[in-house]
Amino acid sequence: MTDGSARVRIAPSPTGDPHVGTAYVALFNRTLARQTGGQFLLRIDDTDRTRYQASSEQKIFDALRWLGLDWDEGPDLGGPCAPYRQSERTDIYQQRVDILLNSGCAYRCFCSAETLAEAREIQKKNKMRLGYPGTCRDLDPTEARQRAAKEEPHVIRLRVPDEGQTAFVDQIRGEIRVDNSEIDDQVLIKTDGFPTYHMANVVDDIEFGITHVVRAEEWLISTPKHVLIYQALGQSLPKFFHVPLLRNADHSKISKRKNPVSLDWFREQGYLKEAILNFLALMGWSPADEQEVFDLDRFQQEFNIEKISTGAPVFDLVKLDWLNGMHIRKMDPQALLQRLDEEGFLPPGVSCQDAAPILPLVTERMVRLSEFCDRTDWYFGEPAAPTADQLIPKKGTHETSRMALAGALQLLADVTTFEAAFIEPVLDQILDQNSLKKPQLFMPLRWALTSRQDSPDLIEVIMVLGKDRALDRISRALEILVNTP
RNA sequence: GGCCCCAUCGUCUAGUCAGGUCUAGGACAUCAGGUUUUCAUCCUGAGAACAGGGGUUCGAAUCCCCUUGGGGUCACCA
Repeated sequence: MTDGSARVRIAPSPTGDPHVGTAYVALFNRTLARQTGGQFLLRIDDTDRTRYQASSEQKIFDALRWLGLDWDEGPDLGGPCAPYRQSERTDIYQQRVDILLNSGCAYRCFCSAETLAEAREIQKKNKMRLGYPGTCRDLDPTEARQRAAKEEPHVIRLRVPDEGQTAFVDQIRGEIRVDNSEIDDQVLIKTDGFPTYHMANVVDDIEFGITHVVRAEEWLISTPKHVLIYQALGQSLPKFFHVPLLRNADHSKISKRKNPVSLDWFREQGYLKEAILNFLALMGWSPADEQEVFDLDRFQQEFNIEKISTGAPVFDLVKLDWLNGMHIRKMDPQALLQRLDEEGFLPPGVSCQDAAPILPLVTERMVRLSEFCDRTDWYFGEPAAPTADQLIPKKGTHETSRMALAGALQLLADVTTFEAAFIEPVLDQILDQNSLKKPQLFMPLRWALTSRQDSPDLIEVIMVLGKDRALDRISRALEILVNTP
């Protein structure tokens, strides 16, 4: 499928929180590089100075590293093609655009943004084709150069042929062919001297020796523009792969209005990086053996980028929740403990060692790591006392609960070894002596010990709490019950 | 609106390229059971889809055309 090693890249813009779409595309790019023994580069696309956010870059680095999607060359690592920040490469773009200017493939345009906006309004009103009217297309190059020399504000545009077609092969979708008349004379260099995405992207991909361009489908239709730039620069084309765009539930392009899209959010919610990667991998791809829970290694072994589906996947968190639970349960307890600690989900002041005894009781109940504190608050702290109502189960009465708690208090006091083998018979004995049904004993006890309805296995709760704490809570509950008629 | 892309259960998908093995498979979710002291885990089962219409063919989810629907894009944003 892919001859030789793939040199690939992602080029996120530092304009906000690290986006889940960036991780999605990074996953495929990096995997392709790893599969072929190539390199995965990170380039920062910071040519839009108006939307630039200084803090964003580091957040992108952190989020991708957190996911394990590390890169081989980038702004922070350096590399043979440095610099990797587009704002630091303006002279390189200028050199290339000079070539285009000299060959006549590009020209200077002095129209102001306002003028063009007005023109567009008129086009809209008259239902004409929207686009650059070509005002400066045939300006005398010498005159244009002189005006530019006098620092008259201008942009540089690509001269797109009026006729003919531009075609390229998308490795996922096949040949894409567009009439040149549909393609506007693209701005290559903006008035502020910074390149547009189209220009910077193509020049950098050439300079970096990118062999496979793997990016989201939203770029599919602008690829002919890029092809035209490659051609004008006399360069051969990389292979293009346009992967499907993640969607909101209403099938529109994923957006933060309708979906959580910040990788930071997923991290704060207690999603495992393994689950996120697994989930993202499942968007457009599925393993041959239908075993949907897998790790990055197995994904790398089996993934074939050409097999990505062409449909548009809806980003549905419900399945991610399931995957997260599966990955939590798959983890080694020690590793899970450490992860809980690293991600800041242990209660304040609680160490891995402190949490070790309680962890096995809650792993099968956790969907997100963030639930750990809530599910174990009865163990690490003193929970609010249960009410009498809570101590009386549906199938019980005030009297059955009283007998249950009193029995437990009395018989458990005699148990010297707090282990399952000793506790279980005691519970049976309480049942027998008072002719209680199981729920009539277990539910009051559960509320007494944990102050919640959905606790782990009761015997394990009793063991982990220890004799003193268990008896204290039972007697506290009994008191509440007795004092409430 | 022009252009481009896409179209299998509610959702993610297998099957489409090389038409028959598809009375369309799996997973999530839902529902119903089972295990069970609650919750959860786990197990079993059920319902649930080839957008529509024309072709081509002995035979179409698979190939072709049209329609419909959805999306993307038409910026000195990426």
